[in-house]
Amino acid sequence: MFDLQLAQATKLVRKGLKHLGLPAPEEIAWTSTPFSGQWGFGTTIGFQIAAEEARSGKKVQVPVRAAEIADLLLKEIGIPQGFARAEAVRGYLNLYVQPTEYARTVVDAVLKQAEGFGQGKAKSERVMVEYAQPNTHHSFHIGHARNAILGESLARIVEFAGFDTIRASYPGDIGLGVIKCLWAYKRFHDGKEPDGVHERGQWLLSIYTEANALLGLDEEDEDLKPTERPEYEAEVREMYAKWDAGDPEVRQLWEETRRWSLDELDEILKLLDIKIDVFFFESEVDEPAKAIVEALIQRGIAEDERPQGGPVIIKIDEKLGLKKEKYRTAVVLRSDGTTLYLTKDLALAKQKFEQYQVDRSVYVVDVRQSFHFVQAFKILELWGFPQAEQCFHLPYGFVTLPEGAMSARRGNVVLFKDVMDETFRRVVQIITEKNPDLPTEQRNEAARQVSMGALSYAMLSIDTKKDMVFDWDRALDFEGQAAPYIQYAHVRANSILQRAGKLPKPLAIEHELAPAEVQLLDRISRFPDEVQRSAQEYKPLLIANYAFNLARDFTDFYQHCPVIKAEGKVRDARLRLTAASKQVLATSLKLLSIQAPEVM
RNA sequence: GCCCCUGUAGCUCAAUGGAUAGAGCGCCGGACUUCUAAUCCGACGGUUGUGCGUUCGAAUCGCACCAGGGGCGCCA
Repeated sequence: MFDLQLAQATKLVRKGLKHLGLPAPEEIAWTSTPFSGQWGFGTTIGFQIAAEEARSGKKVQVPVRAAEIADLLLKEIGIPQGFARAEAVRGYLNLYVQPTEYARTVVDAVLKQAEGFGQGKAKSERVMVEYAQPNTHHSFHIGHARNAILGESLARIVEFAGFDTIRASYPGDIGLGVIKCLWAYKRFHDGKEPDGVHERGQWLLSIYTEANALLGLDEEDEDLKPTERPEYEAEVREMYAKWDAGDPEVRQLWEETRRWSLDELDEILKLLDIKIDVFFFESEVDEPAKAIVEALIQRGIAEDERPQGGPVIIKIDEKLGLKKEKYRTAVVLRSDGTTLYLTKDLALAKQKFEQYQVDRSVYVVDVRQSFHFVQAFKILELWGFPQAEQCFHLPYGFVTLPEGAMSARRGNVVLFKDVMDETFRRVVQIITEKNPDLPTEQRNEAARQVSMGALSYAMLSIDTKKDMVFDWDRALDFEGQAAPYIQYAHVRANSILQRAGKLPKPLAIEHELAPAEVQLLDRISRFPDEVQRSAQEYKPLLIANYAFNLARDFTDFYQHCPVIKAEGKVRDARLRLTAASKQVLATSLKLLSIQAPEVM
């Protein structure tokens, strides 16, 4: 928010340095001063210049010389326009704004722009975020939820930051797992169908688990092998072949059960307030993927070993002229001519670049697939797509249970729907205790917002790289650094505004601001920059942290500064500051895909 | 064997190469006649895995090592 003032200050500093006969560094950066309750910006150019002098042979002690330079510079430039105070401290040059003046600037800007405050200027680049890619014939568990929540938040952030944004989902609707499920259905449960969207989806998961139990979980697991297993396996293979050949009966069964899963996904996405723009299905990129293999062979990128009974491969290291193994060799087509995950992702990437004109392509996918994407992006580069450089895999750590990894195949998963329902029950209970007068309808609405928010925040407030242990007790802990704290701050702000009635018109702020007010204003003013940083680094965590800090600053203000009980212009100014805080709390929550309740 | 990620307070986690490494939880002690206590105030708690380096300045960058996790030609 202070770009203009800082740019002018930078100009002045350059002029001052020239006048002093000191070399100016290429970039002069300003960062917020770390002293709470003070509203200012500092630069470290004193250190940079002193260090440069030391390097060029002058005998100087850098910290001493840096302090000297800062002092000289301060005397030379005085107080730049737009600032109220300047100081040189141990080599730092700090500029402080006049709080009352900028308090008005910030508050008026927020209230004028409303939900648009913090929004970045439209950028020319288009970014596609791919997330919410669960397999069909499973059900949606908390691991999928981490993915979906992370992806949605990221999409909201990049969109708000100014990128043209497309939300894409890529469900895995075919593969051996799917066929196993179809087989078990056909063999043991033919014609059955439970009522209810979630019931059907979850039932498929149980059949999938059953199929894996009957077929053995993996090759080494001989103990689990039932006597009928060879026969079962043959049936599964046969079914896959039939699907491949387009057998009407198998296809019909596939279509129907696939629909059950997709209906459930649809339902979950609605609950998560996610609207996907483009659905890519794995079954639909199979054919284009085969064509791509031919193109890669033609271009001399891929090598066809099929004549020798092998697959089609790409020796990536060799193509790049690397001696040490790094990208290794990728298989892009099985020896039997069928495609692989990698092949399909290459086809999909091409489609994203060409059909959707995507400049930046972000993949929100589990960390264990990192190497897959390293290879895929490298192949796209070899293939000649300049967009390959702007492909980004946003990996997220695994969600495990306290007792170990979840496994859909083994059936020990925690379903997201169950977590949601339980969280909702708990929140209803808490609201009933804390706010017994709230009418049932409002209570349920608030409970919905708070319970979903708590889950989302838990997913977003940890660095994506880190694994998460899903613990019921912790997931249901709504105190401290959690969404309900932020939502509560929003509710408090709303309550004040409701009691006060009409919002006062813009006015000059004349009272001496309390440290809590300065801190809160400073925080609010940083929101636009924080949005940009979060978008550029693809890090929703930054907004999660910001929202909590803002809530804390507001709570501190609420604690120390009476609003309604204040008088005259102080009251009016604080009411406007309260309204601005409420707005930015709501916007930052929205970027996290969390709703801001009016009451709770 | 090679590659990637992680290691920060008892626990869960933050921290633009920058000023005194911060929160939450837990524990201990306090605050509701007040704009709602889902809150607040205070206390306790650190050799940022180890070592060496780069830098005026390192949790942050480099190298080596230790510990944990993940991955490495026809799974996704």
